[in-house]
Amino acid sequence: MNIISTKSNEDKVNTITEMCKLFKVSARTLRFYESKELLFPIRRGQHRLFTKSDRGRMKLIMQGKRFGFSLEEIRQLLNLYNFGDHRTRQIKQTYQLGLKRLSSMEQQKKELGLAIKDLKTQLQLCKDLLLKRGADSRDL
Amino acid sequence: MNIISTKSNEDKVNTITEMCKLFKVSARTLRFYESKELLFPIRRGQHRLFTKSDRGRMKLIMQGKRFGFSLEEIRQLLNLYNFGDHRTRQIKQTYQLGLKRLSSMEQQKKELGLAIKDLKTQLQLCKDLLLKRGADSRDL
DNA sequence: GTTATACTTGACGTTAACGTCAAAGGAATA
DNA sequence: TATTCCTTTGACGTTAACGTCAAGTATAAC
Repeated sequence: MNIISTKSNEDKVNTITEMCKLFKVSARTLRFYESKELLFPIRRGQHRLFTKSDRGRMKLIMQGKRFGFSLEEIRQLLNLYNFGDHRTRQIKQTYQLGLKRLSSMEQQKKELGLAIKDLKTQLQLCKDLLLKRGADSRDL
Repeated sequence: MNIISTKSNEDKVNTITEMCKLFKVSARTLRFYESKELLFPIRRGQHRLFTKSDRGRMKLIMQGKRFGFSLEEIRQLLNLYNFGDHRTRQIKQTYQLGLKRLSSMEQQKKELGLAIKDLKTQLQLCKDLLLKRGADSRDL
């Protein structure tokens, strides 16, 4: 416990294999993301060290992918989480992009709700048929 | 209005270009989907004719893609909407798959809700910074 | 009859998002 | 010192989901 590193998990850095386990991705993937400027690990000699910022970015990347966004779309939004570093003009742009992304995600959530409803209906029809055909209800 | 085709839009068939406009996709895409057994247009001579069933399937395909499912994942579920045609054993399988898909979609909806919440927070922080830097609030 | 139009089947090209493999460098351990 | 281990940089391979282009057919329009 020294004076400088009270914020231990703030300053913590991870090797590439640690990151792999943390996010269940391959090392190739992490290097690929760096080459695409989605991550910016620092270097100790040859090796990469991933900082808290990289961990935050990775979380957002995985999230974005889950919702069907491309890496390029994700990259553009990542700046929203580092805006302190940038010029006002660029922050404005990122902010605008964020608003669009937000509305797109809200739209997607609506549609998802409808699709879920449809699917439920269809599953019920399917279940009815199976029961009428004499299926054991404990199987379903 | 003849006796047979009272269900005019039930029996309606579409040419490939009509389908293209209907779903805003290319003809190549429709043929590709047929080759992957997601669509089953009938043939008048050489030409394809897309039926109501194909239109229903296309709706589901577009929906599935929107939510990030692969064409193969989508294909497997499409049978849920034609179950009359199949053997009980296969319907059961499709039904089970449908249940899994449902829970996956519900999970996705949850996560989407959280992500939306995060994004809103971040946008607010971003907005605050911009205002503090003297941005005109009418721009945002 | 020929020209235009819509459609067909191949076949090869493209992009995103990685996977895989080879060769090499440094640190640690035996 | 030798060997092992982690990591690095290239470079080429792969898969999904189409795009693009060429060559041919069939029906409709003039």
